[in-house]
Amino acid sequence: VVLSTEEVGMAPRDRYRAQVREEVKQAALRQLASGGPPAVSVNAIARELGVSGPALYRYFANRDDLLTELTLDAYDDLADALTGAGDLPATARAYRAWALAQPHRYRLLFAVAVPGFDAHTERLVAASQRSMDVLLAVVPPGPRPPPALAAQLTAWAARRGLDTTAPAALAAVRLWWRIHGLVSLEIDGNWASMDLDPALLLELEL
Amino acid sequence: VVLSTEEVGMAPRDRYRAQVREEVKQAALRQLASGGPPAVSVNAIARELGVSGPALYRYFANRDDLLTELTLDAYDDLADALTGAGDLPATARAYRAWALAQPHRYRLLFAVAVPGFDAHTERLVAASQRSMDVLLAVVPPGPRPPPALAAQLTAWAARRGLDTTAPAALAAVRLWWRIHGLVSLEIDGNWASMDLDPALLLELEL
DNA sequence: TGTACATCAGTGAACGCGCGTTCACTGATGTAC
DNA sequence: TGTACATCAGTGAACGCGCGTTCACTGATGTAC
Repeated sequence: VVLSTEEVGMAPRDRYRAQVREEVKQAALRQLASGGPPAVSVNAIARELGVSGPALYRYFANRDDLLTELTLDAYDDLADALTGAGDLPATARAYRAWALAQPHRYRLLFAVAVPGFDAHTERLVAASQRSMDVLLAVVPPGPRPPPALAAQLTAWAARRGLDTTAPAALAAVRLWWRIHGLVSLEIDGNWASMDLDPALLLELEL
Repeated sequence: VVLSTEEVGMAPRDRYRAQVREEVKQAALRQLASGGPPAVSVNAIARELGVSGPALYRYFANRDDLLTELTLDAYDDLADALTGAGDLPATARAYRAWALAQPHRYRLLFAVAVPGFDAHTERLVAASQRSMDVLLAVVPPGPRPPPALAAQLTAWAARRGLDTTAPAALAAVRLWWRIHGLVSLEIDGNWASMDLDPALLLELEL
């Protein structure tokens, strides 16, 4: 049995809980991959784990709570994938690679496919920050934005405790939406149906 | 009673069919707007129209068929909204305006939220062409792409019977993904949670 | 070390609900002579 | 213009299925003395 670092200091019962929670999440991710968010079903997960449906309510308050956890994990994982890529092109490629490797998780972060699920609670917005920080770190400042926008950008940076200039913040944000445009269209098969190679398009954008 | 131009020459029964189909689609769109594609339900639509569920099978082969119709209509409607905007900035603004006014339809076109629904059948890909044509018409050619990409771009244009240069095709495609990135993030509330004004971002991109 | 007790994981039954789709059928609308 | 017939819209019952969540309960695991 291999214990993760967090598990070492835990009482046996807490350790068990952590492991079961992990297994539930893994099963949920498999379902997410196979049929999108609507396919993530408490009962189906329980079935997959060989357990009765209500048992899962010991580990997650309800279905939304589980989806929230999956989202938080995905933000963390994306930030990990971006961290340490090095320069801007490598970071951009890492972003695309992460999204392509797990499109269902990417969609969970950046597309509302779950009606009634608020993807922008304080907790979730905070979790998304880390990835933005990586972009900010690798991007060279661009042109100076007009005053109205500059004010919003610096306010945004200040709120997060970063002292970034408006041109740098703008460059990061712009890089983000450009890559997102490219990647999200790729994930949904739009380049494939046009027979264009998205990798070439990305290199061109960089 | 006001008849649409297509309805004038129709036999009464055909006319009735066309009208009911239209009412079904309208109800479906309302549900799409309220809860996304999963909320579009044959039974719920029938209920809304004051009719029994199976009745709708006279008008649509099944649920997927109905969703396909909604998608085709949306492509048409988007192309209409772009046509005649004039220059590039106006077209870009029209694109954003359309997406903001009916985000549920925009998502239907550019995000796979429906598991098991193939958004890239020949019919649907063909329907998406018109919007692309408008972009091609208003965009000035950009830099010349590398040979591999240029070949794909000209092949793509040729397949659609357009004689466009690779630089022009690239410029159109790039414009598309940049606006899509901006707009799709806006629709899903990402700029709002950062307190940035997407209208300013778009003007800056143009 | 042994015993009494508290905590907690998991069960099975139940609630109330919704879904897409088929089928045999009724009744109205249109068509042909 | 009237009659016989074909077409088609819509019904209601049924099939088989799934869902999230609650509740009272059993049995095992851990804790305190």
